[in-house]
Amino acid sequence: MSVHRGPHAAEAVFRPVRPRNAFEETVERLLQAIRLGVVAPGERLPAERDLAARLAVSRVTLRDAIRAVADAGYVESRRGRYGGTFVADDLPASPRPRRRAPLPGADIEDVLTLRRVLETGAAQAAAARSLSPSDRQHLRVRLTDVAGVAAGEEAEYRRLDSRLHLAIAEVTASPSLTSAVADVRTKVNELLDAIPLLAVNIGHSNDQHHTVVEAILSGDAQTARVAMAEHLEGTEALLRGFL
Amino acid sequence: MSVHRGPHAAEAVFRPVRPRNAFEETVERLLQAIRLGVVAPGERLPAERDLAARLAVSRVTLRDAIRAVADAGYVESRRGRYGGTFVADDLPASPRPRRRAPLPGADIEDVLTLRRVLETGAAQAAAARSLSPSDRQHLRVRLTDVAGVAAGEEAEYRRLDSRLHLAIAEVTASPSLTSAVADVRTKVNELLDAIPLLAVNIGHSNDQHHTVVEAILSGDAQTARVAMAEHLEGTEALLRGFL
DNA sequence: CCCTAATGGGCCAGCAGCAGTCCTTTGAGC
DNA sequence: GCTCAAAGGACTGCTGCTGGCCCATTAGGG
Repeated sequence: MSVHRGPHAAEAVFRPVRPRNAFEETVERLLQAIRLGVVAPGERLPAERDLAARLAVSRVTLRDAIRAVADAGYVESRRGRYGGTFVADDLPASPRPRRRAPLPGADIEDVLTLRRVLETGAAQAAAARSLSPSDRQHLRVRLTDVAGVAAGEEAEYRRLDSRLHLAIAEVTASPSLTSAVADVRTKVNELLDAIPLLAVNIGHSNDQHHTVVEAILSGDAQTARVAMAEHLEGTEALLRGFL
Repeated sequence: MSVHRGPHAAEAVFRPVRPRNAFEETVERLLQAIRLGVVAPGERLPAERDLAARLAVSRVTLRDAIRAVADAGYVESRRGRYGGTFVADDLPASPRPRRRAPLPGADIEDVLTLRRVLETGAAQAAAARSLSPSDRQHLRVRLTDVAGVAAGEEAEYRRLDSRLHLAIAEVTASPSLTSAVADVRTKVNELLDAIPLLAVNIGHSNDQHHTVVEAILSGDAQTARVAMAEHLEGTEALLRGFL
């Protein structure tokens, strides 16, 4: 049975344990936090001892990772009390498409399928819960944030858009669903970085965001799912254009 | 902001890198392959050198893991050409509920939420694709397998049930979705192992399986999703009974 | 009957990562 | 302006894991 035809259960279960080494994975996490807007420009990362404990990584490894990310211009460390590691106010641009890897189509479909499942599911699950006032507030704030981005600010839009989508996952109160959405979102962003810049229709996207959040806040699970599905189709079409 | 109120984005991104050590994760994978029916009783695991490469783990670590799993009675190794490591014909019973950990309700809801999203999404995605003949055949075989389990064979049923659900994920052609379903299924099975034995209504479950597979084969995505959702409610109610 | 290929079994040197400890810097508060 | 707590910076010895190599066992083919 070849790898591309027929079932893949063995591939799914016997996939690599620990895909990268600790240093590389730690770097990825830091970049993920910055790119998804979990820690905004100007904000401080958790203290090294705290963060190392959360990531279950030694402080040495974390510091190596922080140095790598600092060398790339994403963060800056300050010593002393009330010091810390702070996210740069203006982030480095993502590496432009080098076109070295021709973006295997199978991988794109894989990621898009997973994203559709996770994000439409998250929207539905969020709408099906009875949200706390702070959850509702959180959603509204993130919606407003992304709606306030000026046209042309692609990178900024990407970050706040991710942050809103992540917020939707958060209010499902399922940590593992939230983590899964964060991961798949990171992968989609990497794909988007690899294709030539094509301005997304931000206005249309914001309308869709509004519809999704409204449906979630009013507890309309079916509408939330469908609106999210429509919203995702934009990026899907964009990426499929580069198979 | 406390851990249980408000958003969890930081927790999602700053969760542990490499949650267990390589040995433990490898043991988990082997058990997962056996418990989910990816390698059936009597069948052979991939050769050590091959498997170590797939898992991206050293052969020493893999062998330690295999020994642990063999000591527990799940597999048996035979040397020589055409030898290998074979899954035991009759598997050890899962450890009975020791009730030491009182099954935190939040964790249960977390896993159930993720499962609902992934499995209903997988059913829908599977139905939305145009399946190859071998995919269709695969689904039918797995459906027949689980339908043929005699009443009372709880462990056997669990394994073949998992195998069918995994097959549905497989035919979405999304490896990462398949892996995610395998993982969440493993977690659900662990939860089920932790509660006292309650015979599931196997007949009813089989009817639901039939409905789901039929919908997938006929390309009816909406029905597939809804039928899967109804099917999952059985276990959900069961597990929620032990909060 | 022997050879060979494929498999599990075992050993060892080297390195990545860890836990622990101490040093250095810096700002708030008394 | 001194003190001290909280943060980053640095070193060190230990352990888990790796990668490479060789051995032992077994069945099939000539």
